[in-house]
Formats: sequence, C-alpha cells, structure tokens
Amino acid sequence: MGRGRVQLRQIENKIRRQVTFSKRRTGLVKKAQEISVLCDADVALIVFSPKGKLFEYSAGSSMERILDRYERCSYAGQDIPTPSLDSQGECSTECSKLLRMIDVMQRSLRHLKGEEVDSLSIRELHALEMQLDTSLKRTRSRKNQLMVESIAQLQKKIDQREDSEPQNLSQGLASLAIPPCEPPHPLPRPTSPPPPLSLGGTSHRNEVGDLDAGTLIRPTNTTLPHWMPRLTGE
Amino acid sequence: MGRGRVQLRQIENKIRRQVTFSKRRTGLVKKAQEISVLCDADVALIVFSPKGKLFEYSAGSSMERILDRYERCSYAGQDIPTPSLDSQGECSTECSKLLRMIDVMQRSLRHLKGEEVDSLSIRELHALEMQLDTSLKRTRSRKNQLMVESIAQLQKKIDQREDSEPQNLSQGLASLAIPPCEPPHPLPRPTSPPPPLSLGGTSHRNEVGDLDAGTLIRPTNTTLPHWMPRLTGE
DNA sequence: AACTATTTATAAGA
DNA sequence: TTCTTATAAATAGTT
Repeated sequence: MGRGRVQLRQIENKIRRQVTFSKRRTGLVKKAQEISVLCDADVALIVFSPKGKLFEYSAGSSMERILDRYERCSYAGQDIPTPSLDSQGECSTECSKLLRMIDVMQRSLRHLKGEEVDSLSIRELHALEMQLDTSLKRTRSRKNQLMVESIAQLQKKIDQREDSEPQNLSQGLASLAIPPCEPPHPLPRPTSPPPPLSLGGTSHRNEVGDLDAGTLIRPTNTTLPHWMPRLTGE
Repeated sequence: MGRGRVQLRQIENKIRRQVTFSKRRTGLVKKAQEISVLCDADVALIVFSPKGKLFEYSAGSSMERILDRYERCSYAGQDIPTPSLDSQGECSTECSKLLRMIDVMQRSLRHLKGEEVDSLSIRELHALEMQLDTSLKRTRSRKNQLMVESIAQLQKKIDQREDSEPQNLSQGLASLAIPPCEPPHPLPRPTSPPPPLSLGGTSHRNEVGDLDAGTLIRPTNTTLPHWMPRLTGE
C-alpha cells in the first residue's frame, strides 16, 4: 500500500524507519480499535519503539483488566511456574514474573473465598458459582467418606472392649457423629447416623483426622497459609 | 477495503461478526509482525474474542518479556510489593521465597477448586466446606443482584419501545425471565423474580457486566444479555 | 475457503 | 511533522 512493494525486513535508513514506525503504529492502533468495535472484542496492544519508548493501547476493557485476564488464561493458577531461577541476570525478570503470578493467584484465591466478588461480571460470577458448587460437592463427599470410615473404625474398637469397660464413651462418640456447624445443605450419601450408644472404650482418636473439641472452630484458615492477606474481617 | 464502506459499530449478525473477527485478527497480527520487522519494534498483541477465547501474538521478544517490560514502564519506579530484587545474592533468595509462596498458594487454589481433597483430614475438609459454602453464598448473592439489575435495565428499554413495536418483544422477555442453567440450590435473597411487566427499576447504570474502560463506545446489547451463558465453544 | 470489487493503508515525495 | 498521491494491501460481500 504505497509506492512499491514492501520488503519484509528491517528498514535500514533510520529516518525512514522512524517515519514508517510512526505511520504504521497509528494504523495498527486503528485496526485494533476497529476489530474491538466491530466484533466486540477486547484488545490490548503494547509496542516498544526501537528506542525503547512505550506505546500502549487497549479497547473493550482497560489494559489492566485485559492483562489480568490474559494471565489468568495463560497460567490460571494451575501451571507449574518452574522458572530456572539461577540464570544470572535474568533473575529480576524472573522475580517480577513470579510476583505477577502471585498477584493473579491472590485474586483467584480471593474470588474463590467469596471476596471481592463485586468486581466480577455476571458471566464470571456464573463460572465461579459452578466451580464452587463442584468444589463443595467434592469436599463434602470426601469428608463424609472419611467420617464413615472413622465411625466404623471407632465402632469396631468399641465392640472389642464391650465386655471390659462399657461406661463413658458416649461422649466421644457423640461429638464424632454430630459435627458442629454443619451447613444447611444435605450431605451426600447420608450414611450411618449416630452409631448405637451402646458401648465405650478408650477413645483413640488421632487416626483419621484427629477430632477433638477445640479443633473444629475456625472455618477459614486451615487450608490457607497464614501469610495470605485476609481482607474480610471474619 | 471491501465492498462498501465500513460502519464503525458492532456487527449485529453473529456469523458475519465471527467471520470478520477471524479475518481482521489475521490482518492485525500481520500488521503487528510487519511493524516489528520493518522497524525493529517489540510488539505484544492480546485479543479476546467476544466469546472469551484468547489470541495472543508477540514479535521482537517473547510475550513474557514484553509484559514484564510493560509493567516496569507502567508503574516505573514506584513498584508495589517488589521485594528488593536488585541485590545480587539476595535475588535468588527472593526468588525461592516467591516460589515457595506460589507453591503454597497453588495448593490452596487446588483445594478450593475441589482438587486433591483426598489429602486433607476431616478437620481440614470441614473448614474447607465452611469456606466454600460461604463463598458460594456470596457469589450467588452478588450474581443475583446483578441479574436483577440487568433485567430491570432491559425491561426499561423494552418498555420504552413498547409503543412503537409492541409485537415481538415477548420473546426476548421470556428468555430473560428464565435464567438458564440455574443450579438447584436456592438463591440467597430471592429478590424480585421476573419483574413486573410494567416498569423497570431505577438502575441507570451502565455497569451490568463490564465497564468500558477502553476508548470506544460499547454498544449496549439490547437484544441479547451478554451474561447469558453462551456455552458453545468457539 | 476462494474470489473480486472496493476501500483503506501507506511509501514516497513535497 | 503533516499533506498529497500513486499504489499496494486488506477485506466485505459473494460464491
């Protein structure tokens, strides 16, 4: 589109190159704008001139939002970062990459923890809802499984000692069978209810997941590291 | 460049829009490549299709490098968390600290996403369950809020046109009033169901889904609410 | 996915 | 830099 075919290689003449850069940069931005408007797309464009000057353009969404989304798509928290961190001068680059990653992961974590949901669109909320629903089902399923096992195990022990000391085991058993703070939703596979309060023995807990009184409180922290910013007062 | 002048507004026809998107995306990438080669520039291009599919292109340098450089240029100097990453020997220390952090976060993320739950104890599972339950409630609450607002907004628009073309609006309304894929759980705060077919609420915000931070006008989609889960893969 | 009639972008010149 | 113009490229509508 000009007088003469375009050669696909670096323009030698510095002036001409600068002029071409300027013109084409304008054209590129225009194209980006057009595809965004015409096709309802989000576009981010970053250009560094050979001299190192930054030109940025975004359409459909802010640059920040788009880059964020990009990173979520790229390594949305699941990929292994594994940057060879010993490479000499590359280190600060590696560091900032890791920092960005942490940034993105923190946002994901917050959303999964139900924080900052106001910043999400309906579609994003829908996806999040589906994800949480799945997670919750799996978690309950697994928990239930473990509890059933635990109960069965304890029951077995109790049965074994049935003859010798049949007195005060009902307490430990009760706390097992009726977990505190059970949410309103039904458990999957609601297996054996409170086991028969027949017998007792020395309660050997600590095997399945160590359930004693003071433990079941704190719904929040167990899985999350203490250094993670907890923004909501819990 | 084609048969007919280009109108700078969203292409209504879905098929045409998709085709145009594809063609122009190719063209955009080509232009990006050309400016990079001709002028020795670094270029990064990120495009999200309206359906959310990511397309990325970079030239002159890797996407990683360019985004890194971009962020350094953007909030140059006044970095946010940036642990002192310049001190030579310290750097690899920093890096490994960050890597450990990422490790922990990834584990948390996986658990919140319902993965690897088998490695958790009953107590941990219980805490996780509580957390997920809370998150789910908040997410649904927020989604519901946005949907109600969205419905009210669309209702308003429809009402405005009621006089001129009162015929085939029932269709759009019907699809609106019955949100697809609603999960079995009850919504929190079951606010106004299908809004009264009289008048919309007062929500005169433009925010329903995303905010247009880009340069251009975002034609608000009157006919199809963008939050309707478009499940078809691109 | 190919084909064209056109529009658009732009290289060179001023 | 900006404008002009000849021409190469991109692409909208069509097949």
